[in-house]
Amino acid sequence: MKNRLEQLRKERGIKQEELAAILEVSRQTIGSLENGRYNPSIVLAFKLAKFFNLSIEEIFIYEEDSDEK
Amino acid sequence: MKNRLEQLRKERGIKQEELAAILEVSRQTIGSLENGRYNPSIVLAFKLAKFFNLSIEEIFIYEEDSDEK
DNA sequence: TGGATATGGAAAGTAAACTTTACATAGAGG
DNA sequence: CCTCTATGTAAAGTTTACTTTCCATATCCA
Repeated sequence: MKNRLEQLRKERGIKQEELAAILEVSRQTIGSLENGRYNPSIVLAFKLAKFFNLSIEEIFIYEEDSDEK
Repeated sequence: MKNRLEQLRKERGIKQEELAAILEVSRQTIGSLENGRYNPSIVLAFKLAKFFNLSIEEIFIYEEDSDEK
């Protein structure tokens, strides 16, 4: 699962810490998502989509059979 | 978070067990999602969306401030 | 009445998302 | 050079998604 979070966040000109505060998660969670250490929960994916005014599919790119859960 | 899984599955005329096999999860996972016991991972949400040929947003309804994670 | 099928759901365990704390590094500007 | 800010990342702990096993119930049909 890839995502465009770092790019989108930088386009908005905000820090990881600010985005984290808005979404009510930790800065480390944002950093971990941007760097692909894990996938977001579906609830966090919805929050991110709402914040960036995009669909989940426009932010997260699901790659078939990159056999992750 | 609400979803239309039971309705969509029944429209397709398949059993929980069959859907589970296709998505490579357990029958209990499908049952638990249909009955709202927990939310899917984003990967499973993508698999379901692909199977039903819908967007995640068309299957799962995110309700703001129903303070779940 | 009986067995077979489909679903609900609980219990206990594993895996993955997320938190808090902590430290390290790189760049900007004094 | 020093310090401040933004980010990377790791370790340990909690919560939640998911598994396997098990039992209960309802319906269907021979």
